[in-house]
Amino acid sequence: MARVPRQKRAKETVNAIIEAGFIAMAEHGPAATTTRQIADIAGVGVGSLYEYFDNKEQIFQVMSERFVADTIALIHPLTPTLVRKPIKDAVRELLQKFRDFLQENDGRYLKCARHAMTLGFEEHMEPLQKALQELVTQYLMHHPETLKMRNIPTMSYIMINGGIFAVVRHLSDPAPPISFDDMVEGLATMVGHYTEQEIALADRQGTESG
Amino acid sequence: MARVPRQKRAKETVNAIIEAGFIAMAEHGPAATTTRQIADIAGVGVGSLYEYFDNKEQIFQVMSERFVADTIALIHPLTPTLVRKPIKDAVRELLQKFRDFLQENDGRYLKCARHAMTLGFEEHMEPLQKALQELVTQYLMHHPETLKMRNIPTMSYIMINGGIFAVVRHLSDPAPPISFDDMVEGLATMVGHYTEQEIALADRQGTESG
DNA sequence: ATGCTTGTTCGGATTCAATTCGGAAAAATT
DNA sequence: AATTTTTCCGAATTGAATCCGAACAAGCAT
Repeated sequence: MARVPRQKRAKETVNAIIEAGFIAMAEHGPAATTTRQIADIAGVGVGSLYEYFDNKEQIFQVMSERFVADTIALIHPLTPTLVRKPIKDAVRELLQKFRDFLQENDGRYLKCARHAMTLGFEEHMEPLQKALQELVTQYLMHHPETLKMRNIPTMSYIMINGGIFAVVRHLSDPAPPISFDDMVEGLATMVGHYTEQEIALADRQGTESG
Repeated sequence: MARVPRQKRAKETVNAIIEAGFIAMAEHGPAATTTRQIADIAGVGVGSLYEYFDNKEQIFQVMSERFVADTIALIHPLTPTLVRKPIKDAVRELLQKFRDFLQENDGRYLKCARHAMTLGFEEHMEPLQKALQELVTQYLMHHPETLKMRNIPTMSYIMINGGIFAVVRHLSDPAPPISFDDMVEGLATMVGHYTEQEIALADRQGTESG
């Protein structure tokens, strides 16, 4: 940000710009969104954009940050409930909430997520990854039998990324070959089976040699 | 394409432009690639780009198409070998070949894949999806016991998309928390466990009620 | 070979969006 | 109410994408 808004009026301007960014992006897509559109929707002059943002890209960046923060705010309060459920149910519920969240407000966050995936996956999404990692950790601690699994870091990497992507990908697909609910069910089943089988495997090995 | 190249010279120009597109994109990334760069690398005037392409985006589009076609050309000859292997081995081998392929030529295809994911997932990637779907079908036919699984379409959708994304995502990550090989192993294990468990489940149910 | 037609190339001119800048208006401070 | 700080703006600048018409090359008939 080129300059920090000090007065209330200026803070409102910054907010209006970000809000306008979401609206313009939801309407035209990230590539076709112009500074003039954003300024018009925000009800400010184009020049004002550059008072608080170095460039257009930075507006998108801040939008992504807000999106990620909101996503974390979605997940965080769910944690205590989720960690007490069977894993299939937890996966299902999390993905469904995530879908609802992405579709709020004209799907603004969905478009945002798609954009966030192109440039700087890493920087933007990293806090979200961390939050989900934390959720997984909490879950594992509430279900001690799951700690027998091999490759927990690897599998949580795969499941976290796979889950995010599957949802975003599916919601962006204009003609998906399967329904969203089927996909969620499939992911939940997959995770469920995996953990069951790993636990069974660990038990067998424990009996054999330990 | 605005016009079709008729003479050999013109076909060479078109080819040089596409090739230059890959080079420029690998060097600067998609967003920072300019028409002048492409023209300079190709050794043609900027104007020439517009003889055969409506706009810059279409150059990227043709590049994506070539990428997808090349990916399919990679997968196709592997099919007879893969369908005869255990599922874990097949997944592992496919993903490793895919990685090698994406990293050829300075990672040009990797950048291309990332870009293809932003705009029009669908149109560009659709033939690839089809080809992978075909591979899965072939595989299933060579392993009749797998046909007992429920939700085959759903699971192949998840696995295909998950596999593509996991590889692209991981290779794009500057500091991945897990190694590529670990991830491949994890995906292979996950798919393996899932099929085993589903088959076992089907057998059990068959015994009970059939 | 020569003239004619069609295909190709080119780079300056044009268009359009992103960004800059300098001064006017509003708020805060004295 | 004068002064200083903050905010807002939109015309001007910049640079990349795209267009266009003249110059050049190839194909082809005579």
